[in-house]
Amino acid sequence: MAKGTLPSSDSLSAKAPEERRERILRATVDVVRTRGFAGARVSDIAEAAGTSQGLVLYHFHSLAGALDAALTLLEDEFYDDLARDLQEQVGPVERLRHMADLGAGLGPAVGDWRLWLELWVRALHDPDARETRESLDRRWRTALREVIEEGVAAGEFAPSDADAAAIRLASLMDGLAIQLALEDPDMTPERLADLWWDAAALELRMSP
Amino acid sequence: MAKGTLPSSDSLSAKAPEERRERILRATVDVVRTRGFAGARVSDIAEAAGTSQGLVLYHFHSLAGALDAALTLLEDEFYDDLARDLQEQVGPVERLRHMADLGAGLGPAVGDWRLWLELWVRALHDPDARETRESLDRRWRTALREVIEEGVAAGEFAPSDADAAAIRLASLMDGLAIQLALEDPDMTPERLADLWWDAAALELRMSP
DNA sequence: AGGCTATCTGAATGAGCGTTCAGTACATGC
DNA sequence: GCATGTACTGAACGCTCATTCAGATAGCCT
Repeated sequence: MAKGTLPSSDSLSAKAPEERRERILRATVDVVRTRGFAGARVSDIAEAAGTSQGLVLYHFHSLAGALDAALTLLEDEFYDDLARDLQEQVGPVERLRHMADLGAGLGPAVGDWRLWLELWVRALHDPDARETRESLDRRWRTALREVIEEGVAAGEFAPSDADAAAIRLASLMDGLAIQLALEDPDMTPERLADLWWDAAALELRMSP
Repeated sequence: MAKGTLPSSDSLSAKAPEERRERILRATVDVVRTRGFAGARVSDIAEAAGTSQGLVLYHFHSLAGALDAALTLLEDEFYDDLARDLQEQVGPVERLRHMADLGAGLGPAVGDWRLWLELWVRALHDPDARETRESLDRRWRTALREVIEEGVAAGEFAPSDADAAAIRLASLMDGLAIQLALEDPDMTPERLADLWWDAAALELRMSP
């Protein structure tokens, strides 16, 4: 029934295959988000993308291939989004504040913590995923580190140990986010942002 | 072939069934630890326990039943171990220090962070697991909270907000532990304990 | 027009795995 | 001794699901 709904005559059809591939990739991410890596089926992906199972396997070699590709897409987009998002902020304090909001999912959603949780567990058993998550983590931590250094240079922050502060603040974000992802009754995006912001003020000895 | 290796005559055989059940439960925990919840098979459990698949299903109704039972066992043991462990310490500072070591896996292993990660992801999709993890988290956080209050009463700690400090320190532990569980190259048990201890000193405004 | 290749589909295949089941062994109560 | 129930096993059974495959369709080169 999913047939040539349109005449198919002209230029459009040419770029269709790439579009299709992209759609499948997006669908894969969606499925992982809702069903998890372990629960993702080829049929789920095909249905979400509105294609046949065969096509999923045609473009990516296997289910694992599709999952890997989705992971890569996620990694790239995370990096781009983060970089662009932070670029828009003016000073170190604003950037830091923005990171609190990003982690809380208040700003433009850079990622979805449920997805990160899934990635972590997959990383427990799959070396590829392990590398991806390490890379993602490093990027986030580096971004944080840079903001801190910028703040120190500007005289806004005065951490006793910038390195340790960066690792702790990044880790704190992870830990708080777990509760958010798991819908712990006493955690909300706002509370997360506040808790993290206060910790940052403490760690970095901010003035206000 | 796994036969009556011993005469089987006397008193021993009477308590065998319960022993067997226990063995299967332990085996289940082990399998989850290595293969994860999603990767655990009835055959894995049976093999690890040295029994038939049939017996696993005989004692626990289904694979899910075995996993749930293992989860419950874990929860109970976690609580008992934690309570006993902390009881042995003398003052709030020692207790807090001990919690740092427990989290780092340096003290007597209260739990295994890989298992917690698995639990978190299972909690994303299974309400039972969600409740279990919430309960475990609450216990840990409450224990921390009590140590903090004890320290405040003793004049050792002076947090600006005890509640927030407890949540942050608990969350920080989770976040740091993720890196440990995932064998991030720049995280070791000692480093985790140090990082967390320093954060505690900062949050609680400890003297030394 | 007529092959050639890329894209796509739906059905078939077959492996893996949870669960069921018929049956064995052994202990206990009558 | 015989019946009954509990513990246990190994062999099916049947279902789910990734992967394969034999085409269908349509653009492209000659």
